[in-house]
Amino acid sequence: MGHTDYEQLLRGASLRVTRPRVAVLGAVTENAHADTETILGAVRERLPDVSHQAVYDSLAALSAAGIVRRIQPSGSVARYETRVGDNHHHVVCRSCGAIADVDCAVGHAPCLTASDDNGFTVDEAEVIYWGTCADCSLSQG
Amino acid sequence: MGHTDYEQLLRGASLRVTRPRVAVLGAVTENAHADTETILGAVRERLPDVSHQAVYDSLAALSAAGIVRRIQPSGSVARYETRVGDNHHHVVCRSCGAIADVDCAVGHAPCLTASDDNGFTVDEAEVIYWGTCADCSLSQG
DNA sequence: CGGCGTTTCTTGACTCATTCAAGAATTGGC
DNA sequence: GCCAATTCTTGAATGAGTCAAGAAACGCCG
Repeated sequence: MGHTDYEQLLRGASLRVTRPRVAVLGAVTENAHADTETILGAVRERLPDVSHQAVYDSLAALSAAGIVRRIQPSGSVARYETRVGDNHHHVVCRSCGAIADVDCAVGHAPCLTASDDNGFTVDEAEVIYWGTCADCSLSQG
Repeated sequence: MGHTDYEQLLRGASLRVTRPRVAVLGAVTENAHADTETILGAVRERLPDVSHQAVYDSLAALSAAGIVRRIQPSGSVARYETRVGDNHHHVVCRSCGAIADVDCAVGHAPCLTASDDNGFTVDEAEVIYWGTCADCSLSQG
């Protein structure tokens, strides 16, 4: 993806096209599941003087627009990804915090319907699989 | 549940029975989905001088032993519950943060098996349903 | 192209849940 | 009851994230 693609994504969401936002969008695309600090570092390779606040603001704007998804497993800081709208989920390593994508477990998004919604209007189901990644399994026996 | 029940729960998990732990276990039982500060408040009704650190330590010990479950939806502080081992999930209100229990969506824990585990050894699937609670739906039209 | 209102960015201070550390008290086995 | 190990108290520190005020950038409109 080039700059123009990111620009169009932003314009399509009625967001102003600013250099920090384009850079943040690029950084999230190239660093799936990265935390804010990693994204800040990646953004500063292109725009050395962006403030951390601009990155926080951009991530918030992009998340609100649905262009990026924010995930935050227990015990982790916020992480971001650009793969949105396909109902995929995540496996998280309890040991090192590594995250990988998994497609919906049982085919046709069955988890989207709660059996009893307690009066809530549910619009999304988020599934987090907890376990141990291959590396940690090896190093721990 | 009385003190002796909590004591037996603790002993059964090979945990020392201390007054803070018994009080924390009682507070979590009586305040499902409460955050740490609420639990601290509830504990201090019985033990006015417990330190916040004792509550943090107790919650960590109880969580590690599997007696309480820690949950932390994005954007929320840590919350705790004693309903464990029955594979239930949660609905979270995007507006006010309210949490309610939901039983597993499709009967026999289908969400527990990821379609592709990326080399991870998965031991638990956590489902969070996001939406709007009844109160917030009303007040927002 | 140039002005203008609005949005966004910079700078820097601040919040607050959670963790860390050192020493005192408690627990439970003997 | 005594002792070693664990847990609690006290108080400071950490760090992701937020708040606020003024400067800069965006993009609409003429």
